[in-house]
Amino acid sequence: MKKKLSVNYSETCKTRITAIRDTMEILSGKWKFHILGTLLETDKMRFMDLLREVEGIGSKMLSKELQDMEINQLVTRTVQQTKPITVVYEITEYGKTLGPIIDEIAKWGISYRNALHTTKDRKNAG
Amino acid sequence: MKKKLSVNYSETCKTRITAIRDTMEILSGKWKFHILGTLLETDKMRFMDLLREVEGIGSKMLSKELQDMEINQLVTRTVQQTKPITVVYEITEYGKTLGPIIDEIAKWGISYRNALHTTKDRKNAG
DNA sequence: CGCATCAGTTTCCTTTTGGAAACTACTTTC
DNA sequence: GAAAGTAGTTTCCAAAAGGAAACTGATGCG
Repeated sequence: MKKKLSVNYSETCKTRITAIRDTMEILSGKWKFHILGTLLETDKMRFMDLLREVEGIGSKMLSKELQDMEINQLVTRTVQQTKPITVVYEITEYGKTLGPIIDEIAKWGISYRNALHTTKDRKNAG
Repeated sequence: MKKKLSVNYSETCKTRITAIRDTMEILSGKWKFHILGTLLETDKMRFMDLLREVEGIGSKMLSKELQDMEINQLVTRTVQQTKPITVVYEITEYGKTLGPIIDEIAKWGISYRNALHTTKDRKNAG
């Protein structure tokens, strides 16, 4: 008569799973990490500059991702009454708390590339 | 004559973007973080136990995600010649280097929940 | 007037992702 | 010999994600 550990082994673990799900939902999609990474280094940036900086993104996606992040208070959107109207996006203090995650991810990715170069037996990556 | 910062502002930044892309490609999909999170706490686990532990996953997805991660050497697959054949999945030493990322993500998710509870004005999350 | 820029939005389409359920194949237990 | 457990695979389908290109609408430049 085995009870099959079935029920999720601990409350701590459930909390952890939920936490991971929350974070990843907020950072979902192909572009949020890149936009945030850019905004973390520049602080302020206009729409068109982001469009040029974030390689490969289109205006539809950029617009959508920025809206998502504005809702989640990771960035702010400010309209500036300049000659041709400009809009400035800025990372919030709250958004900056994602810094350590992005740093860890970047760090890992770099060591991954290095591993690829030294031990030639790992999977190819683009 | 403004040169439009256009070209990605620094090599460091390009490296960073590439690094983020690499990591996120390896950890892509709905389930890898959860499987890894589980494996990081238990070390070894059989297929059927993972199927029960990772809430909501189906055998197709579990199988596929494990294969991806085996290719990328994050987990190992070991067939055990027990009465009904069992297969044990184990996180590799290399896979364990993802620990800090997953920890940061979990940490952020937890503080996000806390922020939701205290300041009631943030977006609802499932 | 015609063209360009800024900041998007809309439409239409393809690709990717993921889930449910059925099925394979082998072994053990009742 | 039927049922149940092991570890998957296959098929079929729906939903989500994402891209290209056209369009809006305001303003400014020559």
